[in-house]
Amino acid sequence: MTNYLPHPATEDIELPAVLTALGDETRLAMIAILARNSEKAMACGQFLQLGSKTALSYHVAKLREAGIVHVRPDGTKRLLTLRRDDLEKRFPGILDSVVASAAVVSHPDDQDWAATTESTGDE
Amino acid sequence: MTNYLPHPATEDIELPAVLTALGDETRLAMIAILARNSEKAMACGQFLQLGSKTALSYHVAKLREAGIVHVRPDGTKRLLTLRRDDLEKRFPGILDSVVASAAVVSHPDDQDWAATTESTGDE
DNA sequence: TTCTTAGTTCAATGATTGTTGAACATTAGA
DNA sequence: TCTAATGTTCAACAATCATTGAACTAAGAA
Repeated sequence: MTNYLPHPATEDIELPAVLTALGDETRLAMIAILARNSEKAMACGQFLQLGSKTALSYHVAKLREAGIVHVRPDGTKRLLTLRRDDLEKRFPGILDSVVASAAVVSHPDDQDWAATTESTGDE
Repeated sequence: MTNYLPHPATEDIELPAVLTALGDETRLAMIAILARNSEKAMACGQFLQLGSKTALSYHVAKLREAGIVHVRPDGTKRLLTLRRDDLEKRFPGILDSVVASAAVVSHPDDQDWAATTESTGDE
C-alpha cells in the first residue's frame, strides 16, 4: 500500500467526471450502499459482491479521482465515505437525486445491507 | 434520412445510460443550451460550434437513445427537445440539478445563445 | 518470524468511445 | 431538373474502459 491517495479539492471537482463516474452500474451500486449507510465509513471489502478485488480497486480509484468518495487508510483496510458536503457545495442536489433514483433501480445483489453486513469498526 | 428514430419509453430510461450520456462535455453543453432555450425545439445545426456535423450526429443519437432528448424530423432538419417531463417522472430532480451545475461550468463557446442564434423556425 | 487479511500494481485483453473524412440520402427551393 | 441545405452512414483510428490473474505490499495477529 504504497501511495498517497490524492483527492481533488472541492473546487476542482468536475461535473463530467462526476457524471461519468456515476454512470457505471457497479459504481452506482457502491454509492447507493454508501448513501444508505450514511456517514458510516465502509471498507472496500464490503463491496466484494459487486466485483473482484481488482475491479473494486479500480472503481474505488475512479470514484476517488472524481471527488465522489474519500478514502482513508485504516490498518490494511481502506475506509470509504461519500463526500456529501463537498458535492452538495459544488453541485447542489445532484448526489441526492442520483442516490434517490439509484435506490429504486438498484443492483440485483444490493439488498438489505445494514442487516447482512457486520460492523465496519469505524470511528 | 432513412430511419425511424427510436426513443426509449419513459419507463425504459435507465439511470446509468442517462448519467453516461450527460458525462460528456459536448453533450452537457448541448443540454445546457437546450435547457436555456427551454421547450424551443433546436436543430442540430445550432450546435455546430460544439463539433463537426458527424460528431453532432453521434452525440444526438447518444442523447436520444439515453432518453434525454426527443428528435423530430422537420424538412431536412432534426428538431431536438429535452424530455424534461419524462426525466422528471423517472428520475426526479436529476436533470434540473445537472443543468443548474452545467450552466456554471459551461462550455467555453457556450455563451449568449438566444441572442447570437437566429430563429429556429419551429412550430 | 510466519501467516493472514486487505488491498494495489501490472500487463494483457476485448469492448466501447469520440473523432475524422468520404460518400450518401432526403428535403426544399430555383 | 439541378442545386443547396441538413443530416446520416461507414470505415478507420487512437484513446479510454472494465475486467482478469499473477505478483506484490503493508499491517496485524499468532
